[in-house]
Amino acid sequence: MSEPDKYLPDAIETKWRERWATDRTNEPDLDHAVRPLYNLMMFPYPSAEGLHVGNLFAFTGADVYGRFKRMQGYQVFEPIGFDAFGIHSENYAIKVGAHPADLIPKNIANFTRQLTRMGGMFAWRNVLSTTEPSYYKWTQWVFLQLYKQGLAYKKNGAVNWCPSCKTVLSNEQVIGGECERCGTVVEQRVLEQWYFRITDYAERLLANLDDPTTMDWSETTVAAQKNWLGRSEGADITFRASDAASSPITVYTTRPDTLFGATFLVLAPEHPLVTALTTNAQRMDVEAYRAQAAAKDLVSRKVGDQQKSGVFTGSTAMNPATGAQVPIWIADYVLMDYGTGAIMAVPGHDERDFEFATRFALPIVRVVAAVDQDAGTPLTAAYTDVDAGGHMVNSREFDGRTPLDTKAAITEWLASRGTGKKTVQYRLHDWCISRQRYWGPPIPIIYCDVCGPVPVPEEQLPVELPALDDFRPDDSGVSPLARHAEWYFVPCPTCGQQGRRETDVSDTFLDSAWYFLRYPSSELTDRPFDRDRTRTWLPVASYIGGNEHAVLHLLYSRFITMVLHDAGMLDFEEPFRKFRAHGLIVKDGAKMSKSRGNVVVPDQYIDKWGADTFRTYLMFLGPFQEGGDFRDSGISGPRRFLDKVWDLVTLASHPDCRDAEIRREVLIKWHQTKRRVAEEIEQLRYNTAIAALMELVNVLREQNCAERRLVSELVQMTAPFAPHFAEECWERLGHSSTIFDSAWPAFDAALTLEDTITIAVQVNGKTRGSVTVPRDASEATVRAAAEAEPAVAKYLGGELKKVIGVPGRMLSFVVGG
RNA sequence: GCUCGGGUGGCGAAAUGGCAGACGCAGGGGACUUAAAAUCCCCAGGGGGCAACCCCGUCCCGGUUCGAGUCCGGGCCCGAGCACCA
Repeated sequence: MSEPDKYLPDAIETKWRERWATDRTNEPDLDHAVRPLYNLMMFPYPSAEGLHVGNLFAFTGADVYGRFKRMQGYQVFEPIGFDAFGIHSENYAIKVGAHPADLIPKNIANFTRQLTRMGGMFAWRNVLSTTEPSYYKWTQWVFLQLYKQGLAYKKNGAVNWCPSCKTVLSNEQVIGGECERCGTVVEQRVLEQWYFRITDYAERLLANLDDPTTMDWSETTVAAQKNWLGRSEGADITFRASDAASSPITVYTTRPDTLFGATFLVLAPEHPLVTALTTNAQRMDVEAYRAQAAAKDLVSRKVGDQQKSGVFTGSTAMNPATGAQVPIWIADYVLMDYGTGAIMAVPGHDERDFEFATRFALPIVRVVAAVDQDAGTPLTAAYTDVDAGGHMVNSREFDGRTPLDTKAAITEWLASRGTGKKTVQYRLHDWCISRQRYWGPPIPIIYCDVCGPVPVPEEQLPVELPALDDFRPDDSGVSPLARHAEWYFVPCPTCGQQGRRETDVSDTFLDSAWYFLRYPSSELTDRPFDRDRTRTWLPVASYIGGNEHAVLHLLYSRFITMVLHDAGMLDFEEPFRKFRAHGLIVKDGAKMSKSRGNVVVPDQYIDKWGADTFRTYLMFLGPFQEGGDFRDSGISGPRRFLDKVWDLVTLASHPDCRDAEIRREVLIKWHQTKRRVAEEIEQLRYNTAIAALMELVNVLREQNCAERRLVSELVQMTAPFAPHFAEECWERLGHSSTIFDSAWPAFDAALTLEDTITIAVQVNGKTRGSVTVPRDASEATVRAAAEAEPAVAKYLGGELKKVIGVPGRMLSFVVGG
């Protein structure tokens, strides 16, 4: 007698990996899809360390969904690629003394091996890397489209400079005043940089977030984007300077209602009017203060818990409401890059202005009083409530009205006199895209002394990144590419005279802001994306990724898509119809980090348990959208589950196994499970879907049931989680084509209902017993059964006041006495 | 400070306002084994009782309800994001 076949993950996984590759199982026909479904996950940066467990968790979750949808009859396109340009790759290369052009291919090879091994349903034919000239040619093309529309421009201004990475950073890449990549405190520098006019799109970027027909996104991500866009409504108000020669000063405020309480103005130190407003007596102080503010790094400038500082300019301006002359100050708590760079200070009703006024002994006037206060109630702190039922005071004809009311009224009154208007402000800034680094796509612009900046003609793309041995950045604020003379000097495309190339490269986030458009057309060399393919596959049906990109990648991608839509190149303006943010994996209750030494490297677990067990464990350890705690001890559970399924398959595929009558309770559990698992996978509730499968397996084992039809469907339901395993079982059950072309098991709704139900019985809110009755029993029957139950009856002594029944669930008696 | 999440056994976690703790891990007991591993069976929130049973229990305080882990108000703690944004 031969040993029964044991479940050997290694052999099975190798077998199916090879077969999928040979049969091109995972690659849909991109030109002829009847029910296309674009299943996207955020492409990884191919680090030297390899895929970590967080990547694998995210990719597996996305892959489970893709495989499930495929079994529901969709042609699923599940591409993968590598986001290999950028500071991260370059910094690492510098650290280990290598060249990124040598390192990246090795890292990509390693990632490819790992991604294949995890069993992702990847369409490898369409793999892409942002570092390939065939890809970044089109990244440069995207830049040119923005340039053509006037949405790419060069501007001299204060920028975030990372002294360690020696490059500028976008606002989105500065986290709490530190460089997103290396954690170094960012400095302020004044440099000429390329920007994209994303602020022109702020309103649409915000409005679409609330449009459920184009965007079904995780609420946390929507909230983060709204927060970042930072819309606020207020008014621009103009103050005339006392010196008639000076230009008027326009301030932005969200509290025009408090205009009567504006006792001074504050300008940002960089404000262009400062020089003109400064009197000779104050000039030295003002210049000293401006120099000091310019030297401050952004952290100490922006962190607000320190003492306020500032200097008087010597000038005054007229408050348009009171007619009073108010002093004009400069202070670095007012930021040049928000609003108009100038504020009207209302110390009575703004905490920062209160602090400033107190420090410099400036007048504080109350203009809003709370319900139990009047105009004379002293202010010991700024009173900032707007909708707490307060009323205006010291505001002439507006006295007695509510602040909200007054806001609109004063704005109108100012508008009628031409000294103010209603405005909307966004916190979003234009996207600074130039980087003084080597490892990225060169910005395709040529400077000519005759013609000025000239875009590189599209037919001359790509502007290839030259091989450069010394690619290290320096402090000059100029990219290393400037050191390569042969590359740097180039004829002007317009006049043919010698010109110079733009030496900055573009931000990595531009590479990833359009990659989803490229995937379906990745083999086409003559266009970035094919019109028909794009119509078929986009917008993306399901996108899964980390919330750390809520305001970076996801916002930029939306912006670029809108721009291309407006240029008539895309039919849609939102790229991702559905987005779900996955949770984070922690290890033994603590965040994974290199310094803590608790980073989980997946390879060793896959070696030990197999990819299928590892995938199933990752999906079981917690709710996918919340993440969970990775504990080595937990992996054996999912493995035991697969072993049990394997045993059932072995029994069911035995030639002596005959279709048998299935016991009714098993039948019901079977159909209930089919309903539950499909519902839960659709909602990415993988942990409970797996739990439902485990329950079914436990019932089958208790009931000694290895009926072939039923076991086949059980295997189908495990397939998204354990794809190689399921293929092997499926073959052993006698099927010849891939399980992923089989139809997801349907359930019979009538068979999901139990014949008898157990109803809880409560007396005065406490559960005192339960009765088991036929499913369709009337309330009277249930009540009679309940009253006959001794455990219930003994509490029913008093006067019966009420009986509440919830059909199929419970019956509640309310008795008095 | 503001905006999101979250707080349930020893642990990871389940629970359309309706019997809290499904499923799994670790644990205890037993079977098989010369033995161990693997596997199988049983127990398992806390407390009390010989037992049938009883009491307590989802961060805290209050409310709504016949009934609250779930809804409402207030607070505490943890995590994430934003932060002198006028």
